[in-house]
Amino acid sequence: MIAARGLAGLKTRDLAREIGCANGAVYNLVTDVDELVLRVGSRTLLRLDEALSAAVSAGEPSPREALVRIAIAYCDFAAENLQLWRALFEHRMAADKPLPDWSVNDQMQLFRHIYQPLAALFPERSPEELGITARSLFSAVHGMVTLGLEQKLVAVPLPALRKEIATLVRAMIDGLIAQAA
Amino acid sequence: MIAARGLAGLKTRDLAREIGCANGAVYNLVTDVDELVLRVGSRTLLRLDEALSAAVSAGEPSPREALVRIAIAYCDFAAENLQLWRALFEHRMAADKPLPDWSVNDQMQLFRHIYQPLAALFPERSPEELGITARSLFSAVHGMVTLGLEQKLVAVPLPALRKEIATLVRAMIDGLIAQAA
DNA sequence: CACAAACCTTGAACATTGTTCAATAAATAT
DNA sequence: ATATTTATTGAACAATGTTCAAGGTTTGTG
Repeated sequence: MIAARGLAGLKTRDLAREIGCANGAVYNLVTDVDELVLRVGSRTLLRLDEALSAAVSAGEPSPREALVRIAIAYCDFAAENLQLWRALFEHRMAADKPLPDWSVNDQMQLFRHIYQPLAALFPERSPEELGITARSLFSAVHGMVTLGLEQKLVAVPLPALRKEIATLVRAMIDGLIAQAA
Repeated sequence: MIAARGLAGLKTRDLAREIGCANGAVYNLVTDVDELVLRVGSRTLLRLDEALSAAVSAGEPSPREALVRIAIAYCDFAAENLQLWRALFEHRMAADKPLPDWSVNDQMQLFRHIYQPLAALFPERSPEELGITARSLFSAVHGMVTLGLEQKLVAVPLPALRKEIATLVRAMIDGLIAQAA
């Protein structure tokens, strides 16, 4: 239902009707809609993880091109799973209810893909530094995808967005290498 | 109320109590909560615009350093106006209700700040190309700020975030210049 | 099989919220 | 002073997440 109608289109009554039970029965499967959304998010993250892995599995891309491929794969995944991907970031827990551990853990796994090529490019950096750089790179690409797929402003055609992402990822890497030298 | 309790903490009844009227009277000032949020967003964008202008007004920074200053100013503004800034991006209209023109117009103004230094750095690029690059740069920085200020994952200390942003903005610019050469 | 304990399902009920609207009051024009 | 327009009120409505007592179903045990 999130995939079809977006996070805001997920209603417990509709959901109950669709799976054929009373609305109250939903709460036997899940304590909350919060939990429901996080469980869906968990699956989405798993599929995203696979998509990113697949992106670098063909051929032997250089670290630089591996990072470009990962970024493009992230963009493509978001475009192809727009509502599910958005749900990952749109969803907010109530301020007093923290994220469960398993959900936090899910999210951490993503940086792994970026970390490896980065480590190859910057062998002199410490794991902490690499972690920070990985998060920065991810965040930058995430921002481009987020605003690029947003219909709110101008609709960017997907091929143009992919090209822009590739350009900027290469620029970031080249710039970081130049700074390190 | 958005500033104090976040977008999700804005309730028409609380608002009516606070301004001293019946809950129905809110709809004499505004047709919707949507409109209310957009009007607040308009003010926020105006203040953000001022903050970005102020960032480059002191001294005569090079285009490269102007872009760094703008990015840092964006980060600082978001940190200091966290809830109001988040409301700009968290808010979604219903799918069938498009944004009013004045609101769309508001958002376009932001790229102006980035456009000027970029034009100085890349005089051979067309206005369209510059517009695209400006949006890419903005999106990348926006992503870093968004995920950096999110408490969801690891809390990043603000000084570290500022430093990371400066590093990556310089890297992006240097990388883009190297590509152009 | 008989019985009990655990579990599941149901649908009504509740609380919260955005929104509308008929009634009423206030302001303004004539 | 009176009529007309405008603003305000607070009750009512609809949508929605959540709870819960009542009743049904499954499962374990002698």
